[in-house]
Amino acid sequence: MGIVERKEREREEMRKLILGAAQRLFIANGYEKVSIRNIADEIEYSPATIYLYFKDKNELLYALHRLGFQKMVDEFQPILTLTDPFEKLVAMGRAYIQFAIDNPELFDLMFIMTAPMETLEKQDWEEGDRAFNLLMLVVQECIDANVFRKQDPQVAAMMIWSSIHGYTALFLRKRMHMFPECDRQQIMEDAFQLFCDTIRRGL
Amino acid sequence: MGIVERKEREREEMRKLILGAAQRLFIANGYEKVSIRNIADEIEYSPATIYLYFKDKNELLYALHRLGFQKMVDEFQPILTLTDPFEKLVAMGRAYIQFAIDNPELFDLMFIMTAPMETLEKQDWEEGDRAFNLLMLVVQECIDANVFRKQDPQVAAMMIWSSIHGYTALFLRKRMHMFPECDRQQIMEDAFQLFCDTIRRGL
DNA sequence: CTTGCAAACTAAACACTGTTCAGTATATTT
DNA sequence: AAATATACTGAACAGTGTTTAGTTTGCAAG
Repeated sequence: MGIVERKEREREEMRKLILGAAQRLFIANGYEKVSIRNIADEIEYSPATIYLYFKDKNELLYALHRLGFQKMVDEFQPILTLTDPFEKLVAMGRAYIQFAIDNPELFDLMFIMTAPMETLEKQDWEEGDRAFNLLMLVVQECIDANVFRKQDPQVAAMMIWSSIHGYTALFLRKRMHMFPECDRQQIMEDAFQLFCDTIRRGL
Repeated sequence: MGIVERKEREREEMRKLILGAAQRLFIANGYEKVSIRNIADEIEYSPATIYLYFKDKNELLYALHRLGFQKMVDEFQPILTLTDPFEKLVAMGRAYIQFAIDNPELFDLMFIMTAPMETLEKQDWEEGDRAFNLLMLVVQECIDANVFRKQDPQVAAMMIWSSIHGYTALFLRKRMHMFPECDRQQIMEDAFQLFCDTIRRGL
């Protein structure tokens, strides 16, 4: 009776094979230049096969976006051991920006592209919810430690996330092209540092 | 000798005809669902004709993106008459967010999509540069009025722009879908208000 | 061991996309 | 009136996501 379980295992492995190939191509060439046919070629199957494992391209991108969150969570793990809540918050912000720079395509998929979001029903972006709750927790710690004023941690977390996200979004989508290339990253770092100082004083 | 001038005028009119049709379709259906063929159909010309007036689709999108900036500048005009520099800054931030909500497709083109940026050479995003300089000016006014500390206005402006931009980027690209739809705009407004209060105190 | 069935897979097609190019029609100049 | 330049287009190319009909393969029951 282990046959049905083996089949399920094989099905899961096939999904992973597809996702692995997709991720490789995606990271190497960027979203716009990776087609279902490319992925099919890479794993030496017909394009139609992919549709036996994923409803459509958006669902595949959503699965890939989940892998991105796994990777991000892994990288954030060491930060969570920091004891000082404000230091922790700053380190998280820095890591978020660094993740975007190091994994531009993956980050795009996770936080900028609309395609992967098209698959989910209204109001259930699990990955985003978990990540945001984590941020809210750290903000609450900062409030408890009297680093920040007493306030709604949800609103404060949203404010912080947006601010940090802004750098990455502008940078990745080439909206810092009024600055010479060599300066861009420095301006970003300086602005991030300024943001940290500002909320330290004013939030 | 007026013929060459008439020709030039006709050429300019044709460009406007194309851009007008493109803008209409674009705003109505969103970028992803507007093709060169759609635009050609709309103005009752062949698709190939469009390529006599625009190098490629990206150049057309770039032209459209410029129109967006014109519209935004127009809407910002009344704000620039405000005398209190901090009030001016807050009003600009609010207007930026409102513009994004009211013109999601246009805003996307101006600040999120990569396609229109693909046309320009490195380091010459004129529209962005002008807009950023305007922001820097107001930040400098805030510094001069002792609302903000003495500091590099470029870095401060970058920090503010990123923070404001963050809301719009997350909102438009459906990254607030962990919140119920009815709450999203409120959270955004609260977070924006919190940001204003925070920089008022801490920047 | 063979038959029957279900699951896995694919070739080919459909309806699109951006873009190019040879060829035609129109307008201007000689 | 002939030659030339300009404006425009039909048709094609090479690609896209996706669907469907049909084939191959692996397993189960008779």
